[in-house]
Amino acid sequence: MGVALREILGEYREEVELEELRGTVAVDAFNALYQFLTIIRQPDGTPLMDGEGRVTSHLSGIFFRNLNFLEKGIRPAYIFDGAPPDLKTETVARRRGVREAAGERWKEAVERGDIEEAYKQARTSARIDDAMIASSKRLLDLMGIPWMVAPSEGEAQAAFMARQGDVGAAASQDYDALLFGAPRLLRNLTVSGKRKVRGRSVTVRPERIDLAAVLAGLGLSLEELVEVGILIGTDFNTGIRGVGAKTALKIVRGGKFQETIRERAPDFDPEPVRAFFLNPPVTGDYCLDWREPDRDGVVAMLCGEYAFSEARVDAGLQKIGMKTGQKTLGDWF
DNA sequence: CCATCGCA
DNA sequence: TGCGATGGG
Repeated sequence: MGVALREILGEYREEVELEELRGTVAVDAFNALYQFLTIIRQPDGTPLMDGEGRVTSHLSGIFFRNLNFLEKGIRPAYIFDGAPPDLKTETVARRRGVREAAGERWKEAVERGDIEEAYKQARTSARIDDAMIASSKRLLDLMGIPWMVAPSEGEAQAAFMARQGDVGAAASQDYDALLFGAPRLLRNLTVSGKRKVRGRSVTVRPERIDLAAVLAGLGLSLEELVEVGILIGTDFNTGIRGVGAKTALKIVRGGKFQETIRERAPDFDPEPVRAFFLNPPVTGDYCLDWREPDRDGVVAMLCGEYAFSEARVDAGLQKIGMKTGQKTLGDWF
């Protein structure tokens, strides 16, 4: 779940309206799909499925959320993960274990009729499979939205594209993109509105974090912020037991990063992790090209293959001007 | 997640 | 007119 920097980044989170975000954004595709998949569910945790039992929650999320983006002048590009780095092997295995255990508990909860527990476990058990990734890419193509596969981590590639100035920001729920050097990070872009958190209803709004403001405010260089992350723990290392964001900040500010690692995790070599954040595998070989949606193609896919209602899909497409004589997508670009 | 509907 | 509940696939 990324790096736990929330504690020290709280004051740098600036709430923004979707309407202010006009422009381009590189979206961490895996992160977005995961959010759609965990959120778009029935009360007992069952995701949306077509008649053949294929999960369609992610398609619903991609379709409706992107229509809203386009309507508001936000041009998203989706960045999929490539092969995970070796450093992530442990994290990947641990997550799989957590998912599988939750899948069992989901079944059990449904059997006892414990709806609330079922929902919770269902969300934890959510897994993005190859079919979901393939159908997502196909829908993005039909919607005229560019996507690419990163050499390694999608967040690293998104951060690179933002650094290059090819997109205005990186979008992800995780703070890692900041450690990868994204000058601007947008959170809560693919989750919004009212959500239930532990029984309480909270309103989730998009927020923006400016890397320069973070570094200036904390008095750190990017390299030092990465050290803070390493001490807390990232997807690529376990972190020092008992060290949270605030302690890590103190350690790094005091120039005691190396010393702390030596004393408290003598067997851990932080250098590969540091190098991965500061110089991750990325590519400049991409072309961001937003096109008109292929209306018939979208309808054929969603309604023809996945049993979406044509009335709803049509209504959605008309919102972004797919009716003849109305303003078209091109008018925004 | 989103759109839609019923109700105050 | 705006909010909560509901169904979507």
